[in-house]
Amino acid sequence: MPNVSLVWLRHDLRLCDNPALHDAAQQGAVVPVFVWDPDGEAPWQPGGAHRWWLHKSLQSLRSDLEAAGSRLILREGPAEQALLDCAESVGATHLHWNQRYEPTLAAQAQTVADALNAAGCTPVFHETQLLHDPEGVETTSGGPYHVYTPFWKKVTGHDLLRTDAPPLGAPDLSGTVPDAWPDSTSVHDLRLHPKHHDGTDWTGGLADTWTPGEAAAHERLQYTLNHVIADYETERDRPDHDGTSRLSPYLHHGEISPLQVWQAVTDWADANDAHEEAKPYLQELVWREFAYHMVHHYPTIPDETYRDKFKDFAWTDDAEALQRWQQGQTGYPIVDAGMRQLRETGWMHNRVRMIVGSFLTKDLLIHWYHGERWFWDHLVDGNLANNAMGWQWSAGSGADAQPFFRIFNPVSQGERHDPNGDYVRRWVPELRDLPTSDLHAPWEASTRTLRKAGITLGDTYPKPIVDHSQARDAAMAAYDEVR
DNA sequence: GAGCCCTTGTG
DNA sequence: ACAAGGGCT
Repeated sequence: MPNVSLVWLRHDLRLCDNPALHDAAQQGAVVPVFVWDPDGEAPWQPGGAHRWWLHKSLQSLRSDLEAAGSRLILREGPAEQALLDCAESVGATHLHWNQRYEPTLAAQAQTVADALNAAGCTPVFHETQLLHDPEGVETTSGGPYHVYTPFWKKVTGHDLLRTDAPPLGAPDLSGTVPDAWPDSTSVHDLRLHPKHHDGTDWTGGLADTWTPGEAAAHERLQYTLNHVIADYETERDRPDHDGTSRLSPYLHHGEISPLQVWQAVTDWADANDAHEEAKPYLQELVWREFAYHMVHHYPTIPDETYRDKFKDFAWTDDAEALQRWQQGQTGYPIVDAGMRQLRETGWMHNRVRMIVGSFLTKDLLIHWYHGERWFWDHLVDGNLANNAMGWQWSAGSGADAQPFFRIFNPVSQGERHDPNGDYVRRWVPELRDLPTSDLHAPWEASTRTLRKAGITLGDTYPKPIVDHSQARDAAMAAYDEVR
């Protein structure tokens, strides 16, 4: 009977550069297991868009594993029970997994480790989620960083990134296989297919936009190298262009590792003598590192305001305004375009994320937590650390936040970053026939222009939910209170 | 303790 | 020009 190891797959749904899979394969037979255990991740159970992606990703991984002579065992939680049962049924001596830094997932893994240890199955964990260990990056005086730029300088200037060894290849899983496989449910029976809150199916837009899976991740990486990185510094601010990597959901589900991306981009920079061009993109990967660094050291960041001063901030409780923001009916075209892009595709351009974030927290004075929750449920790339950090940054309550007085103007942001109006016309088609000069502020268009474009404000498209100039003054006054 | 610096801006 | 204040070396 061969030595058998379980590999507990979580947000690492790939064969290549997967240390848990790789090490387990070197020790004998491997049983890859995925456990659907949303309650084990409470209070941050995976959102709807995440579930849709996961469904596709598991199908892809299962077929990749089968092509490699292995299988994917699917179970439902609690994770520790499912894994114990699998371990006993195949006589596994070890359980391998890749460590996670989300507080919820780290806690879940601790429960699993305790349960398996007690049953005589040795837990072994590996590092691959990040390019560095959050415990290993400290300021000169000791302690975690709270500001991005010194963090960037530290990790890139002191070889603190785990980038010296090349990514691992695909493991050989067909050499030794277990004598028998544990029972498995089907992807379908996990019932991951999401519905909108109002019961409608939203997955058509997701399917039109995305191809989950490891192979697709590498295709998109190749596209990024060929078409994105060189002009990333300026193009990343153009939501009307395909100027970003769109690798975030693949990274989130672990269909590609940050090391694979980092190595590919730096190799590209070497080959093209283009290190300056590559830097802004690499900095984004380190922002992801920084977000996990923060959530590791401050695990309440997803749930609680980071800066104490903001604990007493006078947020408004306006359910109707929140709903109009969620549905993309604020009357500010760039905001509505972003929120509709999110609802339909599970993704929003980062520039627009900042604009809608500023709008919710500054113009509407609604608590960032509502934005975080909505994004969590609708983003295919919604990872806990980035989402929490982004929202607290927008609100001004987070680490290294924008100054409170920096309140995005949704009109000038639209004009600057969507200068031809292509993005707004794509997502807010009822404004399609407005001239570009009026597109980002339809309420300022003449009656005649509106009529010619077939628009009746308040009927075919909302009037602005707030007057930005007044809202700005109100926000400044409210923020003055917590300064 | 001094001095430098700070993702993405606005009117 | 302006907008604070605090992180970091």
